[in-house]
Amino acid sequence: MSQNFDFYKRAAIVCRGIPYGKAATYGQIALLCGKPKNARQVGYALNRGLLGLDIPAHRVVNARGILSGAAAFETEDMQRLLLEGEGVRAGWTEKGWMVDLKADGWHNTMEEALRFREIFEEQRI
DNA sequence: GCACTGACGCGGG
DNA sequence: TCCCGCGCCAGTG
Repeated sequence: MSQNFDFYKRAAIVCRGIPYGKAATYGQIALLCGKPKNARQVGYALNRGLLGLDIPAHRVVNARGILSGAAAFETEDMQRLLLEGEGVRAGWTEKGWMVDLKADGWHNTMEEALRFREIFEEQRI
């Protein structure tokens, strides 16, 4: 628990860095945190609200762009409505609501990744 | 310590 | 391209 505490602090910082109108994936966030295999922990953290309430959790989807659904949102389509409110187009599929990561995904630059590394270093987390 | 769980991801078919 | 199976790992009981 105490060992991954830094991971969650990092995840909170990364999530707050997701640009308005863009969607990020769990794996992408885990990668930026320095633990590429911890995608599930990102989902766990968001589900339990461990990253704080000022986190744009609606901007986080899975690797295929599928929205997580109900889980931690008031209503089923809350996540979709929030995304559409930011201009992110979502379409219905058999698996659920999906966004086009090619068009609205958060495509990290190397500079962004390094910037997060610096922040973690500065804050010793 | 053991078994099971889950807002997940990837590689093979 | 779509599915399915397997791997992953912190939490939980």
